[in-house]
Amino acid sequence: MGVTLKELASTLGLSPTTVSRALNGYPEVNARTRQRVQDAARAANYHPNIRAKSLATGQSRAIGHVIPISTSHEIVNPIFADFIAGAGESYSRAGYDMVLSVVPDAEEEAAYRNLVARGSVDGIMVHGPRLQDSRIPLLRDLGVPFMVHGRSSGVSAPYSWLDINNRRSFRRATEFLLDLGHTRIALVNGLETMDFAMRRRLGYLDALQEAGITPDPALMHTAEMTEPFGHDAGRALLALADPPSAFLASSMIVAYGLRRALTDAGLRLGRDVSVIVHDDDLSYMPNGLDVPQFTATCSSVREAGRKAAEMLLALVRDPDQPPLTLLMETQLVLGDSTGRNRT
Amino acid sequence: MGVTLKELASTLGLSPTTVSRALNGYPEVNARTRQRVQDAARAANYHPNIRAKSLATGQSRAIGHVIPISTSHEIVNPIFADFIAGAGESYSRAGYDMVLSVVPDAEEEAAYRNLVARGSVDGIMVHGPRLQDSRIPLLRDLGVPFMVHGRSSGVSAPYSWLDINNRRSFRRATEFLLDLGHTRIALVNGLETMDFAMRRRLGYLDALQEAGITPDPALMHTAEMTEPFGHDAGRALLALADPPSAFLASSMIVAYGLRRALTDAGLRLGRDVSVIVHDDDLSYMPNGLDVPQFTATCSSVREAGRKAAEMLLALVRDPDQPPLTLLMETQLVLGDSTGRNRT
DNA sequence: TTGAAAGCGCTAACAC
DNA sequence: GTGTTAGCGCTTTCAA
Repeated sequence: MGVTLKELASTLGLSPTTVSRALNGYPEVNARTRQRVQDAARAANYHPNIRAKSLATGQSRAIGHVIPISTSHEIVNPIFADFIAGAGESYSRAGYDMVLSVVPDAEEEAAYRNLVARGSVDGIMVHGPRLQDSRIPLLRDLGVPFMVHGRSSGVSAPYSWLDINNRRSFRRATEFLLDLGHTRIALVNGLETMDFAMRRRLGYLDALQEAGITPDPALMHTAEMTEPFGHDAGRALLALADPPSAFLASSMIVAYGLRRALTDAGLRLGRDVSVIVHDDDLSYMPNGLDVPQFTATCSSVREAGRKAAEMLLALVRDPDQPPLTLLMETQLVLGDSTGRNRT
Repeated sequence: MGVTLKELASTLGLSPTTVSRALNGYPEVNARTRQRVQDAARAANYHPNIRAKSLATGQSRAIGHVIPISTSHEIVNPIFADFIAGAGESYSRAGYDMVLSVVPDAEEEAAYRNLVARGSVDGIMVHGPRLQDSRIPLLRDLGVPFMVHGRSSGVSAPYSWLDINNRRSFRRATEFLLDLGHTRIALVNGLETMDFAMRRRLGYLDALQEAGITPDPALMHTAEMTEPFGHDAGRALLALADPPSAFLASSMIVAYGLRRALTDAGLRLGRDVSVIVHDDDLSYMPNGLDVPQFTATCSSVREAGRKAAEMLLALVRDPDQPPLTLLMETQLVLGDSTGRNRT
């Protein structure tokens, strides 16, 4: 623990009040006094004790992120990590701390209640919304500013969110494949209890419907997004009597597995079959498929994290404003092994 | 903000002190009084304000994790996420918060200083140690309990760490390949500015040396661990006049790329070439390579996170004890597409 | 422009 | 066993 305000004040022969005011930019301080105080603070390596400050102001200057982990699988969604990295940047720029609560799904509600009741945070970011997510009404009841990364279909009352336009992204991707002449298009999707996956399927169905194609349930696979899942789905799809000629993959890692199934079957991407990958982060894309021709829709999760954090901070500063929302569009990328073009 | 101690006390007709004592398990409280207090607390949904508590006790009951991000690439090492998930479990079990500081490499030192000076945390976890990592002496100077996930070669004074036995893991894997009769063994390693990657190379070299084989620099590739890197390295290695017959991959994602290069070249894993993968997390392994025969060394990062957090908490509770260290051994897994056996 | 005093919600001597 | 008092480090009236 370093030097305190009081010590700093007595060193300077000033009152704690004046020092506080000088340091916090209150206008009524003599310019020379302020300068003197600032210099002394720097020299003494003074940092205000954040908890004392919080206690006095009633604000914690911290934002809570609760990330649910299932006990069934050990892997944390890498998307969380990138999003949190982006959010963290915004927080530290604004002088806020980020407190992370990692909890088993079962204890999630208690985690939110705790965070709020103990006054640990001024606002909360909600991750991985499911359909009709119960956390949204809960947080509203608790009266704490919050922001959802994604959306929850079935929640009617307005709330603040930032989402990627998953539906549009998958609609466009499907349309693209339809334009290439494909009629049997497979969807290798994430877990459809998650809101984002459900929206992706809707986008896919939108495009099919518009083209007058009846969706075939056999062409739609859904599971947690892993390489093995991509592979298994690919195999199963190729084993169909009437296999698809085009594939839509819900993440890069799934696409890796899918590609394996396709190439193992002797198919060449971009010639025998077409593949479009969607990934939430552009960074996963470069040369990712490394074939003469592939297509991808993507966005930057880190950027999303930054933006979402800024919106949440705005909410924290003025809790009475109406909900903030932002729908981010994805980019459609046409890539080859040497570089890529965007459309 | 909920009900306060004072309010709760006056409701009960007791002094705040008694209520505090009852709730915090002090022995000198009448059993019936305690019961009454506990019931009332539950009924009123009382949660102590953590900042007031911290201020009064001088402890923050929070642990800081600083995760460095480079501005050059957007992807956060997924290992961080799994480790943090494990650590988070231990913290919440112990009633501690986790504060995450995501900072660009350049500002890392300032981040540590801030965390300590502002009294935000009681202890710090250091991620991704590099060779001769300067953070270790810094934290020692700051006098804050800390724990390193990994080790830093070249730091002589003792410090607390938890690490996976990377050297032994890669040594065993190499020996295994040597036993199979391979003499040209490629190493597709992570960035060797990172301590773990350097140790992995040492293990590889250990085994070669013991077998009397002169290491060939052309067989050692090092870069950030991505699928494209695995692919590029694989291609380059196969293009050699005297290509390797066995490969050691430093992570599952690298192995995916490597496998692609190998199969594209018409080689069959487990027959024409042997591949061993090391990954820090077992979870990434199941069916991961999905070939008739492959080998993997792995550990559980989540479990490492749990353990490391517990060790750090022990350090926080008794800062005067000698440094705590733990070297976790990896498991050698022989896998096939249907299941796996461990040795 | 500066200072004195009270208080944020809790804990911890020290009395009773 | 329980209460009184002071204080953690800061902000914020209010007065000067």
